[in-house]
Amino acid sequence: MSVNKVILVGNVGKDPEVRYLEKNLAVANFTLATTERGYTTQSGIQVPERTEWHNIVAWRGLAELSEKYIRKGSQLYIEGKIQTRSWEKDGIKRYTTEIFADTIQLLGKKPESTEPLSTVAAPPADAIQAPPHAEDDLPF
Amino acid sequence: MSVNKVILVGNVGKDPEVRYLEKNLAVANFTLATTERGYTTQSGIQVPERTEWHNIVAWRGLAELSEKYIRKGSQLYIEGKIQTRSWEKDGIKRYTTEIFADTIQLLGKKPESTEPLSTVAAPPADAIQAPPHAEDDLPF
Amino acid sequence: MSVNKVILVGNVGKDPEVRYLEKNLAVANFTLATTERGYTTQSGIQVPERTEWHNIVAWRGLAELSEKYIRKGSQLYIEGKIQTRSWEKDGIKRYTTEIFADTIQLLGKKPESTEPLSTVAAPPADAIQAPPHAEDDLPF
Amino acid sequence: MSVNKVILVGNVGKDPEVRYLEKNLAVANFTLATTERGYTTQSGIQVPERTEWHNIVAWRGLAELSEKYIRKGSQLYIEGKIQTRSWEKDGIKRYTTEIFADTIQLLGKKPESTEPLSTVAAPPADAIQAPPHAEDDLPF
DNA sequence: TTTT
DNA sequence: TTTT
Repeated sequence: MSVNKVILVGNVGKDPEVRYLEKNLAVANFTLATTERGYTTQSGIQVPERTEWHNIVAWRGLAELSEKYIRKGSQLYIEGKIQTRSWEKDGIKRYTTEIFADTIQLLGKKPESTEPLSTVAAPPADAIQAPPHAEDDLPF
Repeated sequence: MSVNKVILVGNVGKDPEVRYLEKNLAVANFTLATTERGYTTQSGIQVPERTEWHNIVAWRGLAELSEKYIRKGSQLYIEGKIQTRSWEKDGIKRYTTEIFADTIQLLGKKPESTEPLSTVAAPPADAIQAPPHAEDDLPF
Repeated sequence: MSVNKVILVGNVGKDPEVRYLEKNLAVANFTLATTERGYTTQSGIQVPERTEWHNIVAWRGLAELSEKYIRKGSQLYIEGKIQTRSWEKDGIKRYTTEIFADTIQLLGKKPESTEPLSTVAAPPADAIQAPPHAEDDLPF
Repeated sequence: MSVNKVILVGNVGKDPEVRYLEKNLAVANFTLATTERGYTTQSGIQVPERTEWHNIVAWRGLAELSEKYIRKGSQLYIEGKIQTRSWEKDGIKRYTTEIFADTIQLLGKKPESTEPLSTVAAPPADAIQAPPHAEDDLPF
């Protein structure tokens, strides 16, 4: 009885980092910028442009395709879900919010390859998600 | 050239906290839970249910309506955008990710009031967003 | 390089019609109403409430679950895609636009069954879509 | 208590037609193509690529900006709602489904103008919608 | 902290 | 034809 859906269109901050875990499970991390235009309110206040940086995580097929086709500056459409995880540093609990990608689409220019990336649908939930223990071991 | 959109359906964790800032500017904060069902992978691994808690922020008219109609347990449809802000504690920079609501819909049961909440569209961007300095002063 | 996505929250007009085609392929059809509230413009014009009726089509597992859990009046969240097909009557070509459901969620009241429907994710594209010839034969 | 939302990313079929009605109310019509890639099912059946053509309608500011910046081939992100209207021809009632745009974003190449189009948010509902009688008179 |  |  829940929906947790994110839709982003933005530009990649730098080339994805892709790691291969046990059993060749691929995971890619990169950031995506979305920018809201600035504007002036009716009362004359200037609200400046604002850029939001999203931490994107892509698994398996989407990670492999990120490695091949996504570069710094790429314009992407991403569908995914919000997930916040906690970690400790110096005994202090901290939180990081990430977007787990279900779908990634390269926008703008068409890719050059003969077999172009275009719609990359995630595998079914059962496949895209690492088993719990594997997730615990992720070297984030 | 950007899209930053979140769509959530979930349940409210506790009654909203509503504050009135300068000029009767209302802001509401509450949490919304979205729960993914657990499942068993093909290889027999049990993936447990997982609840994600989202920090929702609603301004002005949406804040006032939150105060009137939203309660712990309410099932809501929310559209909004992701926004991460930083703050310092003990000299350490920390980050909080929030969902700024643009639209809130009460689902399920019909509200009891005579004048029911149903579709609460946010005012235009120019109106819903606090001026930058006001935001800096928010007692989050 | 395309996105065709529909998100609806509304109420079912009447009980779904479910048919079983060859190989027990299930397909469900039902209508979903979304209602925009009326309002008065700044210049004093009354814009009345407006109801839009969407033709929903659900395949396979989603069709079977529609048969079990969806009834006239059910409040649903649906994700899907728009698809228009043409047909002929009296030598005149006509068009019908339908929403092919990828995800259906029952909102509001909890279902009564022991094994409740809640998130019904569609099978992967490869599975949910009838083969072309099968589609040609559908008795719509 | 309803949501009627469409999200499209696709390419414009031909230059928008823009008309100016009474009081300089602008309305633009154009088509947008979304294409699903073909694939082969597990049982070896080839499902061909499929293109869906959407009839887009944009009002007021969005219509004016369509006239200036949108051309045949433009890649767009559109948010809007589904609306079906009926009309008669030869005494036969027919139906047309259209997408009323709330947001249009030009994707890909950045626009050349100094003051670039990028996010074009629709005016509030009260403003974007033609009064009922005006709509009745639309020369569609 | 919700809900199923 | 639903729902508010």
